[in-house]
Amino acid sequence: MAAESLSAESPSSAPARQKLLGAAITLIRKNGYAGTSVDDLCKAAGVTKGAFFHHFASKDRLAVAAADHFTSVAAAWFEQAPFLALEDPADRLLGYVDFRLDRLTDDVSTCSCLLGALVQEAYETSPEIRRACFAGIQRQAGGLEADCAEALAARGLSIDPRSLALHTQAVLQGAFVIAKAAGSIQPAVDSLLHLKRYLALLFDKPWEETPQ
Amino acid sequence: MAAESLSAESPSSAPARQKLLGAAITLIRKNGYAGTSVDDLCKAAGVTKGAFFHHFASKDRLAVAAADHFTSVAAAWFEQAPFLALEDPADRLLGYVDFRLDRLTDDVSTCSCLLGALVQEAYETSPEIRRACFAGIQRQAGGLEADCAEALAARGLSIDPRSLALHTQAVLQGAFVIAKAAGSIQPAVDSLLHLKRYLALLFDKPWEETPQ
DNA sequence: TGCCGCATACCGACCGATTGGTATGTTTCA
DNA sequence: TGAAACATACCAATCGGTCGGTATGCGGCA
Repeated sequence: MAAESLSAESPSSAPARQKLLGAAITLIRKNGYAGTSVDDLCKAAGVTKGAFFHHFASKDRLAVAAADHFTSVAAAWFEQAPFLALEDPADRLLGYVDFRLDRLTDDVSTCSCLLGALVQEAYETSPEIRRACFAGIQRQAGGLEADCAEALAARGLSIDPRSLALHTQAVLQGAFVIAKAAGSIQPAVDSLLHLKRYLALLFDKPWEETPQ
Repeated sequence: MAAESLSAESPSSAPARQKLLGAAITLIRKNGYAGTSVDDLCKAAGVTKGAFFHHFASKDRLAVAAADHFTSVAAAWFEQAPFLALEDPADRLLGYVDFRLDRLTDDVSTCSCLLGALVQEAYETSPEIRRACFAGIQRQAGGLEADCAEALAARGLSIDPRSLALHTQAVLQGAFVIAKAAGSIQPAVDSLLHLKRYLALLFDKPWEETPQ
């Protein structure tokens, strides 16, 4: 079930379509969904309005396709992460947080997740967008669920592994919000370190207090 | 420094003004900032456009005033919470999470923080809104900072109390995002329980595994 | 080989609706 | 009686979306 096939749009991978998806990810993360007009997207993608509505029936459909695209790109990028090679499932979870920590850019305006930004705005108006965003978040969490289950079971903890996996995504999303509010990524970094410390405490892993 | 005086708007507390602030909090939480038009706000408040622009120079200024209003209302509501009477600062922190847990409604569309929803949309376009939102979040976190400092010091932990206080807000914000994405408050409840467990582990507090 | 038929890809002027905001009143009350 | 508190009509700009048209490429057929 490839993400591409989830889209109800034209199956082609015409250049204009790809450019629009890329532009959508960039602009919506930066300016929000309502704050990004179709004209803005076209200009950023170097494409005309005709091309836009040739490939996407509406702005909402573009959003759904962008969410799907984002999801599959993120999944592919995640699947080849080095920490997956670690033996202990708890180490893999800690490695995941480090992995996300590494990818936090200094640019606060880019410091957000497309899915989180989209869903907050589109929740009321478009159930399809909401579904696509949640699917993406769940897929990211799904990649951690098995490790959570294994690590929890090994320590006899009766915590729902799915909720723990989803919690990591919640902290990530919250960190992005706080970073935008603060105008700095530092609080986001700190929050991920708290998340890491939580996992370390939960799984009896040593915690070296590395400042910053 | 009352929140009211922070606003650069008319100092009056005319009924129309209060109604608009209330409507803004409700509608923006539900539909987002861009998704809430001035006409929508006027209709919800039972007020005309003339009244709107009599009290607020622009839609952005209304947003700033609404953020300030929300902040002071939340602060007042927080200051008389029962958990503040607890002796142990760590218990007060756990009590705060329970307090927030209690206030999670079943209505997902209302399940969000005005400040978090606003700042994501207005970050690029309005620095004033961003500042007002961060001020509110910081004020909420500020109410926990002393307890964090005390509880951490009592256990010899060299963790920045401010970052821990802000982390609680990050988890809250993230929980709201995930709840909206999932279309259910359950993940938000779960995330707050994870936060509570983190604090319990950190402060060596007993943790009773209460399902749901 | 050359032409036809047709689908895909794309263009850009244009449309009605809605937006935030204004200008000019009228009412209310100290 | 004068200022604050509203109301109403209106505006320019922008929004998502439409529509008639063009360019290009490919399979089939004489």
